[in-house]
Amino acid sequence: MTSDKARQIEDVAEARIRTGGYRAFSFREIASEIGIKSSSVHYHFPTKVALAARVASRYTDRFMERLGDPWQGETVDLLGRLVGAFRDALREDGKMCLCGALGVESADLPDEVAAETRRFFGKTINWLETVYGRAANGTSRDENRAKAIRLLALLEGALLIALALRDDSLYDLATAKIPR
Amino acid sequence: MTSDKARQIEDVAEARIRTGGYRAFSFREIASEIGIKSSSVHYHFPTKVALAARVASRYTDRFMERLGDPWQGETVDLLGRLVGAFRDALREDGKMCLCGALGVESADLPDEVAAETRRFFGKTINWLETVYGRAANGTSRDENRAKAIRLLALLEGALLIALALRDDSLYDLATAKIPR
DNA sequence: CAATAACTATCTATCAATTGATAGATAATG
DNA sequence: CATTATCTATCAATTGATAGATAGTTATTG
Repeated sequence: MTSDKARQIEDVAEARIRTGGYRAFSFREIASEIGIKSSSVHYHFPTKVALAARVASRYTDRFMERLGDPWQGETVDLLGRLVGAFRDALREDGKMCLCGALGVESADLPDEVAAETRRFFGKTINWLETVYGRAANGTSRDENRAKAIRLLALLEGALLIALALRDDSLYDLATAKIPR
Repeated sequence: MTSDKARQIEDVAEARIRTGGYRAFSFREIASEIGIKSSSVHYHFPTKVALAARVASRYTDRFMERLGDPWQGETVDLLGRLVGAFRDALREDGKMCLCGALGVESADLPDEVAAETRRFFGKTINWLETVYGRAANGTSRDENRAKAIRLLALLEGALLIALALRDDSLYDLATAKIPR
């Protein structure tokens, strides 16, 4: 199992990336925050790329676990879970979605990190497509995909704007009417 | 008037920020790209903060100029201008909206740069509120504001996702049906 | 059981590269 | 001569990364 220190390192790295992106965390900063030396961080994660990729992978796994099975439950509740996940990112953490933060600098990221970022968006869009597909009232597969991307875009964008303008209420304003 | 070199410096800085955020540009990198020394960049812009703030300010001004007068023309055309501005950011530049890129790291930015980022979102939302307000069919001011934030969020998010997944068509898919 | 080998987790010390910034010289322009 | 725009040279700080030492723990083996 993952050691406690490794988990602490991941936690600090995740918080920093969500606040300032990939370039915003350093081994020394993480180390000092948890009371060890930077070389000890390298012991747990050999490179910066490896640490960031691991953080992104963990984030995606936890996110999908929180969303749960898209085949179980009411559409409105399923969509509510996604909206709630982003709301909590804002209201509880005051931070961006990790993969949103990484996504904007996608072209500048090491391949391995960019690939993990794509995995997040791919899985989340698939999940949403399934949800919309179940409630299919004659909507085409393309239209379900469009709806999925539209909702995810709305949520990432609403989070971004609420953080930039430092006004949490903007997120609720933007997501009060969830498109079905 | 702004000298030619100053404009070149701003251009390179803008491109770098739009690709990788505030931390992604350096005086030396900009200098070498336009064939001067980093100290000469400091001659035109004393600090990194000053350069980034100037780039953001210029970006907002150009953006608002492109959107034009929200009191002139048809709603569909006005909204189309905004959608088109973001589409061009993606298809012509292959880059994020500058203030979207800065917005995600807002909490990590120097005050002056964060303030300029807020100015972008404030002005763009105001512009959209005016557009929606004109076509008011009994919609409240709050509802117009919500619609404004929703559209801007959708566009920033769609741009982000298209860049992260490296698939430009996702932007068109998300914006094919512009909410009115 | 006792000796030892191996593994885990940390440390100190150091490196080369990059960064933002400054001082001061130089040259061209008007 | 003053202004503008560049240069060289340099600084202190930060960065990702590595080498090698040191304990503490666990496993193996004679």
